[in-house]
Amino acid sequence: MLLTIDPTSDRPAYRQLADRMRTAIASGDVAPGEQLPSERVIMDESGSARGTVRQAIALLKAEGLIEIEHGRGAFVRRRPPVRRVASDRFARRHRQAGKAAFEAEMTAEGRAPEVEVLEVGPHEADEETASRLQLGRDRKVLVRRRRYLADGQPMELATSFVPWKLARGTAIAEMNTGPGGIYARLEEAGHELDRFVEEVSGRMPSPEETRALRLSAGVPVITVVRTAFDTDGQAVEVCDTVMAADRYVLSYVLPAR
Amino acid sequence: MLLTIDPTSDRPAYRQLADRMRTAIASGDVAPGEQLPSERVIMDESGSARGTVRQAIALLKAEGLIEIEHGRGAFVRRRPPVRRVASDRFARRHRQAGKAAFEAEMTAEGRAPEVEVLEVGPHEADEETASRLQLGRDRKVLVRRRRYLADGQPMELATSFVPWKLARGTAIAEMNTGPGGIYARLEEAGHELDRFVEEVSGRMPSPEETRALRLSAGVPVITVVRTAFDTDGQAVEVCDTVMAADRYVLSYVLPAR
DNA sequence: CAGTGGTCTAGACCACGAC
DNA sequence: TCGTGGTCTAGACCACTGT
Repeated sequence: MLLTIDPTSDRPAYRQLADRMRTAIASGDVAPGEQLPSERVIMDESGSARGTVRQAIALLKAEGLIEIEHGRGAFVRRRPPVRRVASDRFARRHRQAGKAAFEAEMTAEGRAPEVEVLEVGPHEADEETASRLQLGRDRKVLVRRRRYLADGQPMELATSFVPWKLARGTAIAEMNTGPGGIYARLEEAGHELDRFVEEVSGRMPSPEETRALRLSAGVPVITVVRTAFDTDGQAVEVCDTVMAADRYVLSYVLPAR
Repeated sequence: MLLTIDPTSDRPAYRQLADRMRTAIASGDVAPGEQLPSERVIMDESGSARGTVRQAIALLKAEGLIEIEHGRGAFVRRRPPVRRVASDRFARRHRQAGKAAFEAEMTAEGRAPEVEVLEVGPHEADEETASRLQLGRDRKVLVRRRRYLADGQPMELATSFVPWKLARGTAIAEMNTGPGGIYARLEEAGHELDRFVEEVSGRMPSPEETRALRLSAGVPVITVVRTAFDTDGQAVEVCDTVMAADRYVLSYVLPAR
């Protein structure tokens, strides 16, 4: 890899270095999993100071192109296998077997699912959640926070909000919601589910999310806010999900009508 | 804002500084749009060198919490208004009026839509696109690249791929596809649309995308790959869309069946 | 142990924005 | 002109990895 810089150029040295390395990665000159030259080598070959070299490397890291391992070196990121999530995963027919969506799916793929229930208890809903649940003055909701893992790797964080009136006294307010999960319990209680609305967006993770999902630098998160409506048009649950963007593809089928 | 650091702590100084500032932002102590203390001020108050202070600031920038303006200062990012995109935006009833989805929607919101056609021409499809379009040996496709803007602000980049057999000789291969866009032309040619499949994911933008969408640092992109199928089950178009994650929320309605 | 990245200092000069 | 951030240098010492 040529790592010379042009001092007459307007482009800063660190950007020129990043450009060279980015091109080498894109062209496959440095393949996924391979190591980039060390900082000292780049210093010598380019004649720049270490700070300048580190600026270039930090840029590639922020772009999600490389991963850095302390004491080992910088490596071109391998794209991890993604989990393809179908939009019908909450359809009733998938619930009949008594398994929750995540467990059924992971088991089918031969991966070991794990659900950590982080918190279950009553809370006052924030403005936005209250609005989604069409709550009036009584903003009391049951909050369920959990973390889903597959083969020990964290996959997603989910927080559900159910109006306290609906959750009180049911298994929804227990640590273990029983076969089929929250949705099965809601339907047993007479709230036949009619449709879900999912709102998808993306952003950079907070430090807490980075830790909980074990995210690499330069990997954003996808957020999905799912609202479940019963056949009366009443919102019965809001579920806020945060997923590592490099581990997920969400798939939706839309009729052309 | 207190910007002292604890030298006995294991936590690096730059992280301690970032923590202080992040807390101040989260608590509203420094409100959106407000300016953070300048680097020199933070140096003095914390007793750190400038490089350390800049490391802390770079962290907040990568997290998307602040925007930096050369010669002015660092400011807490204001969340820009988002464009909410409904999943039925390509439904036939929205096409009847002869307007393409983006134009109709923006006009309805009182914003000035603009479409730049960047490229129209034949290409050899890459592996993935060929697979989506169920192409055999003949991988020739018509490629349409364009950029959509609202009130002069870039909103999304889109690249469409249509099998050359379907596009050849139609307005799809022209710069201007005519009223109703590609989908209207495909239906006129006897390919009645049945459904769309959208695959949503997220990642950090490339430098080109950062430029074309005028993205701030620390803002990821949402990618949507939409495949259109006709009533024969034939894939007739693949559209690859790249959107600024802080300017979009995608909304999907799913029946609970 | 040698080689890697992580943190930090104390300067320098340049480019941009507001007054 | 002054205060802001942007770039760069030339060191220093620490922490981690592998031999």
